[in-house]
Amino acid sequence: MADILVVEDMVEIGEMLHDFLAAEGYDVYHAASGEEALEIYASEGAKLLILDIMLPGIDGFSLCKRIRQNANTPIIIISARTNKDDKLNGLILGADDYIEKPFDIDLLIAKIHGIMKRRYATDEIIDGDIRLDKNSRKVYLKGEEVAMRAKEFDLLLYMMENKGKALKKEDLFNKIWGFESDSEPQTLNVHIKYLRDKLEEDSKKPVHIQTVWGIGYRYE
Amino acid sequence: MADILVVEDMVEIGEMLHDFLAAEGYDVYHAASGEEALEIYASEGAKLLILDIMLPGIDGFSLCKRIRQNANTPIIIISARTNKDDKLNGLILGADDYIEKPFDIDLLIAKIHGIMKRRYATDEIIDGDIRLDKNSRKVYLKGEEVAMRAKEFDLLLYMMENKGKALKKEDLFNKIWGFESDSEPQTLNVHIKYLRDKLEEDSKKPVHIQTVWGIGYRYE
DNA sequence: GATTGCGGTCACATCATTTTACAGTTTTTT
DNA sequence: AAAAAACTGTAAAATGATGTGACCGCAATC
Repeated sequence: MADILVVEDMVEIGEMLHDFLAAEGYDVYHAASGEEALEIYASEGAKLLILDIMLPGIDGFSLCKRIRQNANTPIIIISARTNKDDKLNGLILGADDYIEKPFDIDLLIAKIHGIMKRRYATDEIIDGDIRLDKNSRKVYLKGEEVAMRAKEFDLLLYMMENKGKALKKEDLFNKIWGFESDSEPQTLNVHIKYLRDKLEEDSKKPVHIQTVWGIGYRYE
Repeated sequence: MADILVVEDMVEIGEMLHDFLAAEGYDVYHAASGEEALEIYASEGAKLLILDIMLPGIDGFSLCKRIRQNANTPIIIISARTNKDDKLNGLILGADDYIEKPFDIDLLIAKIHGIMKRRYATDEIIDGDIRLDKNSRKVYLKGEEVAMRAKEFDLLLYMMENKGKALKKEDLFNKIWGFESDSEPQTLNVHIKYLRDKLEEDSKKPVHIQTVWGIGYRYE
């Protein structure tokens, strides 16, 4: 899922927004029309929409309404229009905020940070059955808490943060145990086993923590 | 008593406000008319009113007046009108703030936080059986006062303010004892034990102050 | 000047975690 | 198919963190 979907038909503005937001660390998609926006939203999803009201084809209001119909994705509306009706309309339709063109990029970024924090303030990583809470250092499997020891937690966290990547044993070891550690690399195996015992249905046929033969392990 | 009573005849705006404020952790009631507002206010009470001036039936001004007659409940007035009379009127009638439609939800939330903090600065943290009063530095367990020494109090306060988080021993120590302190980190253990002795039914099986092995402690 | 109590330290018991060693198993290579 | 390499399982040992009670010194209080 993308972080932010910018819907803006004026290419320069769209690109500028993209650059600024990407610089803030967000994963940004850019749609130049309502149709394209719906397409991207359907295929990629988005955590936040930045929406220009005046669009060719499907206009911003309709788009806002349609997206709000089946998801409560937060929306920030941008518009050059100045009459009050738009503002009201936008807010009533469920937009979380309204900003006028020409807009202050810092204000927009501040608003985005605010919304993202309010809505997605989660130090959680969720993946299927498994939920990991960085704050409390608790891990849940199908809603049930699974007690994790410090190293197990760190290892799982690192693997989930790098979901899908094949991680070299050496790298994993350095990440969790630190460079200076003079423990045997064998230790890693044992901890992988512990994790599998706790998280896999059948630890003989691991689904989440897979072995990449000759390399290391991969979480998926 | 409810935290906030929203008086707004436009259902969409009322609901939107409700959702946002509830997300901020407030207990929100919503009245769609002046009459309903008075009813809810009489039966439930409220710490803060958010009041749309333009209402069917009893209008906002009258409502404001009537509520201010026998209570100094803070009131934030919302209005689409822009002429100055309203603002003056509203403020004279005792409203604590005035905000124009279309309003910036972040601004409104900021104002609410401010008023709540100024007016109802409780200086209390309540969590289940345990109540902690920052002002008097007293702690109550099931209503009974439990004598706490300075360091114990500071430690408990910090842990309760970070409820649910796994707090590193090092961080805890720096917070309570300060960076320069050259006391032994072991001291922390001892104080944790003191707290458990005072607060836990069975200090062998702590419910509130949990050990996070290899990391530190967690209050929950 | 004696008393009291808090905050800190220490030593040791206890316990959870991590490591190790080694045997067993699977996979890959020859 | 046999050999080699890589991985897994297991239990015991080592390590290190935590819990606990006793004790000490200082400062406030009487």
